[in-house]
Amino acid sequence: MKTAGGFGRGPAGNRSAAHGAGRPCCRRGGGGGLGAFVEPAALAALLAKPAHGYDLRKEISLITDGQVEVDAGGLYRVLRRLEDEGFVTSAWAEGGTGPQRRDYQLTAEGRELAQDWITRLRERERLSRILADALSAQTEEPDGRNG
Amino acid sequence: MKTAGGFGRGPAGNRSAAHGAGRPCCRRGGGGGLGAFVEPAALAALLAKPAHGYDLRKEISLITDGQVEVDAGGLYRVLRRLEDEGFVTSAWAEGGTGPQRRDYQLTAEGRELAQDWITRLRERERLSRILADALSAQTEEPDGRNG
DNA sequence: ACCAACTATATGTTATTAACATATAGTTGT
DNA sequence: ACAACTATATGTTAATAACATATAGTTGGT
Repeated sequence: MKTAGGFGRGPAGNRSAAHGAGRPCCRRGGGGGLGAFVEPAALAALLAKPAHGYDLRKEISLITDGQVEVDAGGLYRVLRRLEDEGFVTSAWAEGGTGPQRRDYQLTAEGRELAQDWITRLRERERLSRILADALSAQTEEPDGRNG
Repeated sequence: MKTAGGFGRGPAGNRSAAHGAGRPCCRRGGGGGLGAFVEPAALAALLAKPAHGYDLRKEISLITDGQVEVDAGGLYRVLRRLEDEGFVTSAWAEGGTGPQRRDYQLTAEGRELAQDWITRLRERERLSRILADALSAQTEEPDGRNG
């Protein structure tokens, strides 16, 4: 997910060493940061309309007003896994021009999984608020000004 | 984090195979689920008051009204890493009875990191809401009933 | 005196997930 | 002819939680 602003770690600097290429190193993310997003985003896009992978990525950006951008590689990986698990079906599209497309759509189980994700996301929202509030409460200054 | 309710995956069942022990297998979580929680929770507890590890775990439960329970092993690991990175200092406590205690407290940089986490958690809260709303919008039934 | 429960710290391991990187290949527009 | 877009896909690194297990010192109940 490409959200605004990084989350560098100081003061000891980023823990990952620079790559051998000698350029400023990038850093792998891991879902631990903001939590899993690609799967629910994919489900939301598929609920809107069945589509091929590349289009789904654009649909995700559309239905979240540009707030969520998913990694193409990760999206295809998630779609494959969802199909393996029975939440999605896909087939190569006939005709058309350009590179071969694979059309995806949700199964009934996929719609149920989407419901599960609503619950999970509301829970994540709630716990994020609880923790942010706990942190904020401890950093209030005596005169009420916040840091 | 031990939150209410699991998040099993169907219909193909859990992907992890049962352990060789032949008992119902547990499953490792990974931060991808709800996102990182142990570090901000530890920082919130330390902002409330410097304390030893075991007490911090209880403080976390206290300041989140029992909503957040962190794994003890993970908490000690995070405390050590935060110390390695300069956000926390610790020292063995003198005197007292029972097992040896290690007292932790935040550094100035640790307080800054706590500020960073407020920002990050608000962002997570916001994005969780956006995604949950996107999913909910697609599952509304024509007569307005929600699934 | 014995033992369960609590206190207290710590490492090993498995699993989930995102991000960065790179690859191949077919159109389209300049 | 070539850059940019379209479209799919795998390799790899890194972040993080959860489960498991270990060691060791009190305390309280029987």
